Amino acid sequence: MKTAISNRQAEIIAASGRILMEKGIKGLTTKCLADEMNFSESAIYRHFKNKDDIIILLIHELGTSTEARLKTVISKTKTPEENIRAIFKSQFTFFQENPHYVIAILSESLLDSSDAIKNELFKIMQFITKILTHEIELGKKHGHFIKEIQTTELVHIIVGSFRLCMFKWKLSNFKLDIEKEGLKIIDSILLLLKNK
Amino acid sequence: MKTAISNRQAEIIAASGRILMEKGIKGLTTKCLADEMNFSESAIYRHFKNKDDIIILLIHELGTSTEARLKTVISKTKTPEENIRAIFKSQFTFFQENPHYVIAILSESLLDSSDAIKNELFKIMQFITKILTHEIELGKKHGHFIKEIQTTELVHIIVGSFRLCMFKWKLSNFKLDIEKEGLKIIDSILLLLKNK
DNA sequence: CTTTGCAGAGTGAATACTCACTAACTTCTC
DNA sequence: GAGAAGTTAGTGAGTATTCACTCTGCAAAG
Repeated sequence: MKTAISNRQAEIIAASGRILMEKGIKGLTTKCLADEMNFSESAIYRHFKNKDDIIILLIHELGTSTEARLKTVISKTKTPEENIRAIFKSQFTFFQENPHYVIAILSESLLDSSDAIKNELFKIMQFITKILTHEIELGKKHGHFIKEIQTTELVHIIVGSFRLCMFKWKLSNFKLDIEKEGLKIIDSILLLLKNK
Repeated sequence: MKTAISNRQAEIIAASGRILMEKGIKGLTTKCLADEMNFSESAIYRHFKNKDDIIILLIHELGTSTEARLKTVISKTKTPEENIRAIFKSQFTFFQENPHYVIAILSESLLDSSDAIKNELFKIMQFITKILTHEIELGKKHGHFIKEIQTTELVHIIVGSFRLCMFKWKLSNFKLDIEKEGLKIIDSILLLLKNK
C-alpha cells in the first residue's frame, strides 16, 4: 500500500509539526514549510505530490504509532478498569511529548479538506472506539461496570471527555498539566462506571 | 454598549448562517456573502466595519438568545435532574432549528482568529458551565447526585459529551436525530450521577 | 548521461478591503 | 413649495497580499 518514507519526507513532516505548534493550521503553508526546511518552496514538490499528502502522512504516522503503542499498553491480565486508565495515561504522555498532533486532531479545517485526510482521522477515532468498546464489554461481563447503560454511550462519554481535555489543553496553549488533569477526569469516569 | 441592529445587518447575518450551512466556514467569504445578498462586495462594508464584526454579531446573537432561552427553561420548583435534562432538550431543539450555529461553535478557525470572536465564544461556554455547576451543586446538596466527584469534573463530562454529540451530528451532515440521540446521552449521564 | 535535489522566477486564483462615484431619499432654508 | 445640502445604500474597478503549485534550468552524484 505505501512506499517507505524517505529521510527528507520524515524531516518535512517533522518541520510541519513544529510549524503547527508555532503558527497553527493556518500557518502551515508551503512557504513557511520551505523556510523551516531552509530550502525553496518548489523543493517540497520533489518529495511530496502536494500539500495534502504531507498532512496525510503526518496523520497516518500518528495513526500507526497510536495503534502500536496502545496495543502494548493493553494487557489481558489486567482489569478493564486498569486497561482503560493505562490507555489514557499513555495517550496523555504521548500528546504531552507531541502536542502538535492535538492541533491536527482537533482541526475542523482538516475535516473539511480532502477525503483522504478525513479518512486518516476517522481511522484513529475508530480504533480508539474499538478498543474502548472491547474493554467496557469485558468490564460489564466480569461485573466491574454497570450494565444499565449501553456500551456505545459509555464510549461516547469517555471519548467526549477526552476530546474536551485536549481542547482545553490546546486553549491553554499547552500550559496545563494534561497528564494530571486528564487522568483526574478519566478516574472520575471510571468511578462512575463502577458497579456499586 | 452596542447599538441596535439594523434590518440590513440582520439580513446579512441570516445570509451568513445560510452560507455556513451550504459551504462551511471556509465558504463564508465576502464575495459569497455579497452574492447571497444580491449586491456587491463593497456594499457589505456599508453595514459592517469588517468581516470579523459580522461573525462577532452572529455569535453574540447566539449568546444572548441562549442565555434568555435557558433562563426560562430552568425552574426552581423542578429537581436539578429535571433542569439539566430541560437545558439540553432546549439546546438540542434549538440547534436542530439553527444548525448553522453548530458550525460556528465547533470552528477552530474562529478560535484562531480575532480575540473579540474568541471572547464571544468563551462567554457562551462560561454561561453553560455556570448554570450546570449551579444545578449540580444543588443536586449534591439535596442528595440526588453522588458527592464523590468534584462538580467541575462532572460539568466537564457533561459538556464534553454534549460537544461530541454536536461534533458527530455535524459529521453526519445534520442527518442524525440529534434530539433523540443527544437526550439518550444526557439521560445516561444523569443515571450515572444518581446517588444509589 | 540520466536521475536527484534544489533555486528562482512566475502563475492564476482567491481573499479582504478601498476608492471614487452615483442615484434616490430626506431635511433644511428661503 | 422649490431648490440646496446632506445622508444612505449601492456599484464597479482596483489594490495588495497570500496561496498552492509549475516551469525552466543547473549542479552534483552514480
